[in-house]
Amino acid sequence: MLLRAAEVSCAENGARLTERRRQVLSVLMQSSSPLSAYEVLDLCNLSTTSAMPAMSVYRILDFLEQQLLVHRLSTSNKYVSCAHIACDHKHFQATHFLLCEGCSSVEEVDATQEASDALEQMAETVGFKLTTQQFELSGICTTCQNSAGRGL
Amino acid sequence: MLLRAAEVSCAENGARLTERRRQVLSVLMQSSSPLSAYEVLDLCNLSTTSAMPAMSVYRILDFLEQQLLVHRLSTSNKYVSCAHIACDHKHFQATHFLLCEGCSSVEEVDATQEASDALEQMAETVGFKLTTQQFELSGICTTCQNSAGRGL
DNA sequence: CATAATATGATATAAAGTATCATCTATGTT
DNA sequence: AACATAGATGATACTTTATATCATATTATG
Repeated sequence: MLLRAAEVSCAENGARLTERRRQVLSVLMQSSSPLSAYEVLDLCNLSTTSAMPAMSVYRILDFLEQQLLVHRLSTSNKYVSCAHIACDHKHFQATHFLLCEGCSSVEEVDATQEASDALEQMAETVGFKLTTQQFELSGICTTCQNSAGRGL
Repeated sequence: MLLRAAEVSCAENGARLTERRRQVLSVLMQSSSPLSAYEVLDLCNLSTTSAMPAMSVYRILDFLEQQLLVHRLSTSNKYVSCAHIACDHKHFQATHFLLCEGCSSVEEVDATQEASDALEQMAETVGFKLTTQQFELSGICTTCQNSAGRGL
């Protein structure tokens, strides 16, 4: 189970995946599209008796982000669960996100060497040294391309 | 003068660069770093007797963005004036922004063909068709690289 | 000048995010 | 088991960011 893998992953960093954190992560994993902090909050509070304060959600999202279990999309201020919780994928290089304009789904992909090089090169022409890269690219996913073609 | 060029540019689109719009644009052009909407508001209201409401600033920023006189940085929710108001530069391809972590300055650059191709290629491997690209890349600008080296 | 279209003012409110301090809980120590 | 301590959460208040809505003013055009 994914949550179990996340727990192990936390433990390796000397961190704990508490009940609340599990709850937040679970909500994000069940969503097919990115959620705002307050959307996460509302979903959490549906399934619980004791309401969680907004502050906690932000804290927990920060935590999960540090643990690389969750990624924050800075263009929309929303959050998605990492696509690689289960597998032993490492975030070596930059991670990019492909945002579908049709269905709001997100695809997480590793940066290719070519893309990283090209961008670094681009920055270098004006003397800039890049420190981080994470892009959010808008487009249309396969599914939506197909359904659009058939008038759906 | 830059404002004059902006005025012409608006006129070409059948739009008007009114006094208020000029004021907002002027504030942004004078700033060495991106400003939030409310920062723009405060600066505008320093130099005027009649206070402008927040709503107007947002409306005007939207307008200026449509006219490509101003760009919005989605990672920080801030605004910068376009680097190409004076020249007859066209925004053919994607525009990227290099954000200096040292001095908060912003460098606006055109996407290189290599970078665009590499990213498009990357998206294509998972069946994604890109529609737009605009990146905000963090790094260190030339000036800050030099001053850091000398312990400043 | 009348009038329609644009632009701005004014007010209220929603949504997003942070600061701060109190309380609770897991964990290790004696 | 009792205790101390660090880490996590609760509670409250507040700041920042953004939008909705309706009234008023300004400009272009017949």
